[in-house]
Formats: sequence, C-alpha cells, structure tokens
Amino acid sequence: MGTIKALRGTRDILPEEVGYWQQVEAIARSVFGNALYSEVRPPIFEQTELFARGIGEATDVVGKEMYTFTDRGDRSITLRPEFTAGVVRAFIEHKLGAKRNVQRLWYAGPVFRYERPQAGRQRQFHQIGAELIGSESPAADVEVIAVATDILQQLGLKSLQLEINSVGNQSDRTAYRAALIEFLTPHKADLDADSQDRLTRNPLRILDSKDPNTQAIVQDAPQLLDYLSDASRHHFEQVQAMLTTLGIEYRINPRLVRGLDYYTHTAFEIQSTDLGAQATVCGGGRYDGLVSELGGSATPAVGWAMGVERLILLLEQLRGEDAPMAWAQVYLVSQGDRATAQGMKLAQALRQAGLRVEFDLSGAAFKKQFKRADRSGASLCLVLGASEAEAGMVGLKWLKTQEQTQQSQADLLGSLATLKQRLAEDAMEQG
RNA sequence: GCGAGUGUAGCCAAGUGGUUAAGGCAGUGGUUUGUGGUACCACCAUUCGCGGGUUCGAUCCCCGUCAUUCGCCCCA
Repeated sequence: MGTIKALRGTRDILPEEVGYWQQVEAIARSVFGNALYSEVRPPIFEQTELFARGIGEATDVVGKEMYTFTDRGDRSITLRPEFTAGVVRAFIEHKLGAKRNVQRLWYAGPVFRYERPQAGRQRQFHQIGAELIGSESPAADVEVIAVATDILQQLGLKSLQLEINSVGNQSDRTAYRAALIEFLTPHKADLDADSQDRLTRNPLRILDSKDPNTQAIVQDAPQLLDYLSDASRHHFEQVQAMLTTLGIEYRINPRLVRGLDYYTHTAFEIQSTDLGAQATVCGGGRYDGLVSELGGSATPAVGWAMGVERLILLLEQLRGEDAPMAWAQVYLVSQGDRATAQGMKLAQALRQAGLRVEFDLSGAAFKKQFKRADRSGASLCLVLGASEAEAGMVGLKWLKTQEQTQQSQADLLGSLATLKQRLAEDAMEQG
C-alpha cells in the first residue's frame, strides 16, 4: 500500500536480464551493419491519423489497442503500436527516396498496445525491425527474410519455422474477397461469433480462425493462391526459388493472413514451438501500397518486426535463467578515510587503463570485504589499510594462489602494463 | 474485452480459524584486535498483495480490487 508499482503490462528490465537485451541488440546491429541497413529512430508518438490510415481502421490494433490521448494542444496523439507507419512517414517527410532509390532501414525500440498481458505479450514491448523501401523485386523480400534468419541464427535460436504466403495485390484481393464472402455467406450461421463479425469487415482473417467449426468450413473455401494474377504468382514463385537457393527452409501456409491492412504479396512469420500461444517471433511482409496511402509517391517496400521479449524468453530457455554479468578483475578493499581516498585514485587509474575495478565502499571489516572480493570473481585484491595508506603502499593479494606482496602505490601505477598482462594470463588459465 | 489458476521476507518456499507465521539461499553481526572461499552461533515478516465482510478471533472462509500465469482474441 502506498508504494508505486510498474503499470500492468510493463516491466523493468533488471541487471540480471539486461545482458540478453544487449546481446540481441548487438547481434542485430552487426547483421544489419553487414547488409548496409541504416538505423532510424522515429518518435515514440505520432498523430493518431498516421496509424489509423497506415495500419487500417478495421484492424484490432487500431480499433481497440492503441494508447491514444489528447495533448495540451488538443491534438490526438498515439503512442506507436508498431514502427512501420512512422518509418514510412519519415521516409516521405524527408524525401529519403530522392537521395537513394532503395533505402535499407532498421529500428529498435518500445511499442505500445493496450492488450491483456500474458506470457510473451505486454503493453509496452520492444521491436527490432527492418524496412527495405523502393524495390519491388522478389529479391528484396528474400533479402529481408535472410537478414531476419541471420539474426535468429546468430542468437543460437533453434526450432523456428518460417511460414510464407502471398496475399497478392489489391485487385487479386478484391476478387478473392468477393469469392470468399460468396462461399462463406451460406455457412454464416455455423461460423464462430468473431468470424461472423468479420465476414463483411475483414473476411480474410476468418481463414486463420482457431475455432474448429470455422476451420472445418474454411477447409473447402477457395484458396487465395488460386486468385493471384500471373504477375503476383510469378513474384511468389521467385521468392520461393530464392529462399531455396539460400537454403532457408520455409513452409507455405495459404491461411497466413496478417492483421495489418497494408500487406501485399509476400506475408511471412517466423514462429517458435517453445513459446506457448504467443509463438510468433518475427512477422512481416511486403507493403507496396503504404507509401502512397500515406501521401508519398507509389513506392514498393518490404519489412518485418521481431518481438524482443519473445526472443529473450527463448534465450532464457536455451541458456538458463540469468544472462552473464560483467565481473571485476580487480577488487579493492580499504579501511579508513585516508586509505579510501587513496583507493579512489588507484581505482580510477586502473579503470582508465582499461581494467574492471570494483571498489568496496561498505566500510565493513576486512574479513567481510575479503569475502566479497572472493565472490566477486576478481583475480586480484588490492589491500589498502591504515598502515599501507600511511606508507603509501598497497597490498596485492592474488586470490587464487593466496600469494600476497606489497609495493608502493607509485610503483603499481608505473607498472600497469605488466599488471594487465598478468591479469590476462590469469583469466586464460581460468578458461 | 471473456474464461480459469495463483499472490506468505530480496529469492525459493512450509503452514494453520486461536498466545511467539517452519526451513533453505542471500544479507548483517560474531567464533580475540586488519585478510576470503569451509564450519559453527546469533540476528533478519507486529505480518501473510490491497480493501472490506463473516467471526469472540482470520494469513487460512466470503466479496471486491490490483498484480501475475495459462487459454480465447490479437500480434511481435
């Protein structure tokens, strides 16, 4: 009572866990770097209209999951529920397409959706994603997928399944949509409630309903793939052929329909079997209509987003509870004001020389400080008591061998190179 | 938004309608005065998520609420 806790659906990322985050970010940065993707950092909030138009009014994300509020200037503002709309807005606003006709962009950061939290699903969560804007080639679809699989592979994640589908272009979909409605309408009474609701609003989503009755009906429904134009079909075949060339395994899932309206042609998801209900680790696809929908000139694009929390869930399963934390190489114990002051100087000098130095500030008995020194994992303990401080000396205790010597602080600072050398050797022996 | 489960110290947990709420880890202080990893001793929840109700009395029963978990939905 009285204490303030993190809001529902939000979490603190604590030191035990943050190592995983840094690792994910480092690997993403490196893979993107090698593929010459540049990072962009759009704002966290935007005009509500951007998302309404970009993602689609009929989608659940826009319809009931956005954090929307009115600011003090009476503008309707929304915390981004995804990145793509903002990135595309920035692309148009800064005329990035004029500088270079193909733009490769990546991003990472928090996004917000008002949903019921559960494992792998929070209200504030984090995405890492890529957008390749300006190429209509199926090679672009494949490049983007390859970058995603590289990241996942470098993270060491296993048991992932790539599913792909084509949702065609606008006119393919209009034709298919009509056919689907025609097929489903006679069965309307047998569909689950949600699907009945979607029949006119967003019939394609009925395809991946999990309701068994609906699934049974949908079994015999016309297939979207049969309604693709020749060009769309060719595009999809090219994507498949190139994935095969790259040795990227995939499964065609003709029911894969993503919940954001802007997708065209290729849609894909990468799922894990180890995540329970929230199995999608990465999702994306082509969105050739979005740039023009948001007021830019017609520009094709593909992209995807990964859920960082879900990646980390998998990493934790894979490697045990805590991420590795940094440990000290040198642990400094001291007693008395004078010794502590000298210790500060030593610690800083050693740190500036590139060593990881932990200074025990507890003021506790030496016994306690040594105990902590031992637990810290440091190889060397520097001892500064009142007598050392008096004489300008410092004790060097090698914790593994118990070897202990003394030298003047000045000498120690003068021979940092040999000290570093010895610490490095020590670390090697420990393996 | 709907359904079900859970909620005891920093962590893992036992427990009962009735004077002092097990235990383990971690932490703190000791086992002679400035030297670690072991062992031993002591200390560490006026309190059992929060609020209300039932009761002579509730951590244990009931209601509400918040959080969390698992489904649905949706998505990353």
